[in-house]
Amino acid sequence: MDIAALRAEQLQRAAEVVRQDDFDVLPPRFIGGADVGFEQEGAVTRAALVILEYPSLKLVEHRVARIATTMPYIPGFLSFREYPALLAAWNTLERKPDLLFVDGHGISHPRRLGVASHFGLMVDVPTIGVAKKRLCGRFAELGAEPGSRQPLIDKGEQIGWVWRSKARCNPLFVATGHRVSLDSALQWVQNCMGGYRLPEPTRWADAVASNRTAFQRWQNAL
DNA sequence: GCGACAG
DNA sequence: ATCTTGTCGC
Repeated sequence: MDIAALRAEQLQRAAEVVRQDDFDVLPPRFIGGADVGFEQEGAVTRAALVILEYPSLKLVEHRVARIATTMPYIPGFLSFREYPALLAAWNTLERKPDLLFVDGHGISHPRRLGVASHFGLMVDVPTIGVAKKRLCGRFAELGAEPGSRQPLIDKGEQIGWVWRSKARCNPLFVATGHRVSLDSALQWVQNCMGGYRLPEPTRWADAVASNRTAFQRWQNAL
């Protein structure tokens, strides 16, 4: 792995990211959620993809793919570590989503190519990055009220929104992944909330990926 | 040189 | 990311 080469690739691909709304279907009929985790001390990469129907936000499909891990975690290069498993899961989907929420940053990245942007470009689907922590950029302190938001600024440009989705919870970092504007990205995330800190697509992907109790209960209820 | 650093 | 129960607080 050659970090300098990967950095050059990021700069080249970042120039291809579409930062404006460019949907094939409006409003989206199916919204996806993507999450990646690791097993066996990092040797195995596990990607989960879920599809929810909009606006009911009902889970209609879920897939999990496991592959051998190819790269270590290096801040700023997360997408190269996660996309192989995401692609594997993506190829098993019966229906492709009209819009996809990816766990991680979009253009709110040092070179404007977080995993949401990188993967969105690879499969040419509108994506939104929903991250739980800041990677780069600065923002003014948020109000305590849910709904409070501030632009995330880096090198003089807005690269995302910092948004408090719920009271007494740390804010979310929402940004354009690909083919979705910054304002629309935040709007769609707001449209997919179900009373928790994370939007439903992301939350379900998390649940499926970690096989948590809520998901098991849902599956057994069939 | 010193800190920061998605998952 | 992952290892992991109960517990404090709204």
